[in-house]
Amino acid sequence: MNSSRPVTIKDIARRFRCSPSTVSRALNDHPAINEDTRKNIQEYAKEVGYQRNEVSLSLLNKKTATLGVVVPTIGNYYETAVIEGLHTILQPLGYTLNICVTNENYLLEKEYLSKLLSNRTEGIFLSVSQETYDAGYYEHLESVIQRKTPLIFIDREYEDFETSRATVDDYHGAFAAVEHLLTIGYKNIAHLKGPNGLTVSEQRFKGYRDCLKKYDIPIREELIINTNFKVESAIVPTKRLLDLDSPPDAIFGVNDQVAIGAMRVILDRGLKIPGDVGIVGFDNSPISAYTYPSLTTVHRPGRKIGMEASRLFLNQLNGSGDFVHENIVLPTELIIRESSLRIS
Amino acid sequence: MNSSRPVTIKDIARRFRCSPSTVSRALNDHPAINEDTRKNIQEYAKEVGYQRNEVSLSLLNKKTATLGVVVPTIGNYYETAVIEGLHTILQPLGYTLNICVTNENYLLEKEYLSKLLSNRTEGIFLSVSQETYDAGYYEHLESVIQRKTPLIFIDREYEDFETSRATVDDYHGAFAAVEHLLTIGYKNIAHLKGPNGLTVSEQRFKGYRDCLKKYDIPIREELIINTNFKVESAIVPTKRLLDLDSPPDAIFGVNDQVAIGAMRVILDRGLKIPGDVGIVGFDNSPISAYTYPSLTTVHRPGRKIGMEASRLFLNQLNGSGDFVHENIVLPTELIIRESSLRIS
DNA sequence: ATAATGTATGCAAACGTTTGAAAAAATTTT
DNA sequence: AAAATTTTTTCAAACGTTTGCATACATTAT
Repeated sequence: MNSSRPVTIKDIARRFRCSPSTVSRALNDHPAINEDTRKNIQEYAKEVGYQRNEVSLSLLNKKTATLGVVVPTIGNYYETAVIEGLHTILQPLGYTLNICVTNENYLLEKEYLSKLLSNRTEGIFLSVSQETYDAGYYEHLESVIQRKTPLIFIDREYEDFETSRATVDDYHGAFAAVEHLLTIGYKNIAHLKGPNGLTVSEQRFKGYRDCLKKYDIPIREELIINTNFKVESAIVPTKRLLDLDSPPDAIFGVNDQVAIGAMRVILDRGLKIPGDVGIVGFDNSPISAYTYPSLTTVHRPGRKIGMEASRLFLNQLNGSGDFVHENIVLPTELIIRESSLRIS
Repeated sequence: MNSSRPVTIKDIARRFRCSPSTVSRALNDHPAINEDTRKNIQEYAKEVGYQRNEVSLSLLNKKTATLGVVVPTIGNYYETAVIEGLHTILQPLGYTLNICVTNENYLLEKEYLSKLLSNRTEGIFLSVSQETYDAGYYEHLESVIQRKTPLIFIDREYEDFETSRATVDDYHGAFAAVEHLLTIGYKNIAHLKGPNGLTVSEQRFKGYRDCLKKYDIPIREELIINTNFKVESAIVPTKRLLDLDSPPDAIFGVNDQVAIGAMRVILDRGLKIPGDVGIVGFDNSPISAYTYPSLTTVHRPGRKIGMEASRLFLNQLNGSGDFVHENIVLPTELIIRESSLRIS
């Protein structure tokens, strides 16, 4: 046998020949307890390493002080920043964050949600997986809604689903990025797009497209290629772009990773950045300031998103009557660095 | 009021004018239950969205199927890889991972451990925080030991503390990195060291030092400068190195981040990599293959560490009699790329 | 001494579920 | 029709803790 049974309140009661209630009260500094009794019990409890069984308390109080954070991945800077933001607000309030990584997998997401509900999690922060989004599934959310567990969407949202959301203004971020390239003098701007269907991908793509429209630049389909957000996934697409008869003179990457991948390919071809090709990324990940050349990017306030999402949760928790659905959209900020500064 | 009371087994029992036991058995497909009863109850349960309260079960069975993962940060590729590895093995076994980020803070680490124990977590994976390590604290681990909760150390270890560990062979990884630089022809190798006191920092430093010794190269104190693992923290130290009367012709960074920071400073000075200065990092983070020039680095098998740590946990769990303490040390692999290939 | 007060402790129920043993109901065998 | 057997259901306890109410004891005022 392995684990020794933890000391319980009953054990202590037996030792002092008193009732569990007395022990409980003594440990919680209840006023109606004799000073000596209290001291003795507390001392003994400390000595034997008594630790209150929170599971039983959860059952009794129907409170678990646990929140679920369901995200597709934690591999990127952004997600960890969001988690940090959630943590900053919620940890001091006594909440434990249960972080679940779905790997963009619908079934896993479903299982996690079900598990979180079974464990009586008091709130769920959800960034839906790609599979979920692609397929338009939402049945697995029904039970969350039915149970009236506060549900906060982070970034990836369902178009027609009534819940609170904290998202970044990807559209205007992308718009600003492309506009920046245009005003610097770049004319043929390609876009390394994110996976189809995801809000972040589509919003950034829309920003790209609308900006070109605004400046009366025709959209060339061959300049828009998909990636999966990862560095490697930018390699082949970028080569394809450079091999075009009329290659782009600038690339807007859906995130810093693909932008960095693109830069690598471009430099390998002996082209100059930003001289021959201008590059802009998205995220403002720590590394982006130290690549060579440093990367112009769009700052995405992950920490703030986490903090705002926490606020939304707390609002819903305290919200009297029906749910209050809020939709927070945080602005981005264009960070101009070397990769887009063509010195003419 | 907000959350509607979840449906319980008692509610269903009342509805069918039977006892809770019958409902429980019906839901669990117990053989001694009438087929019709079973079907009716299961249907109704589904209809009203019944979900078993796992909290009560945890209390009853003294099993929570929850494991704690306590790490200083999740900002780097490596940690997320470890978590992925743990996840790969443990999720299919029904375990939920409770990921706790200490931000290198002792107090937070202590609080998390205490909370995990209170919540009757069945095992803890711990990478101790820098503060904890610096101060040599270990009292907060006593209660974990006392409770005989399986405790697995990840990477950062206490020298004299009897538990299972899964670590990477930092020493030989560093040794190989430096040896590689030496055999290529670099003579003055600097080291951007990690924070003092941490096992990873010290082991890599030792590898660096011992390799120089082996090749009879005197250690120059001024070539060893501390960083905190982050890109930014490499900037000033690298400048300092380059400003020396006799600057190094190669730099071994404690991780990829600082190596990338160093590269940036070097390139800014108009020096060539690897021509003037050779660079080696540590981690083999995804980005390291796509920097310009690409970074020679030491592969650190994070995923494997997570999987091995899971195995250690499972061993301890099934271990008959006393604890089985195992010490797994995984080998690293030198990944040679452009940043160290001096073409003479 | 008795009543009135104050202080300290115990009882029992509750949270939601499972499970061995007992009881009840239905079926089969004599 | 009674007995034996099988099938189905209920009872009660357990997990660890808290808390309103009752009770016991000690102290003070009458």
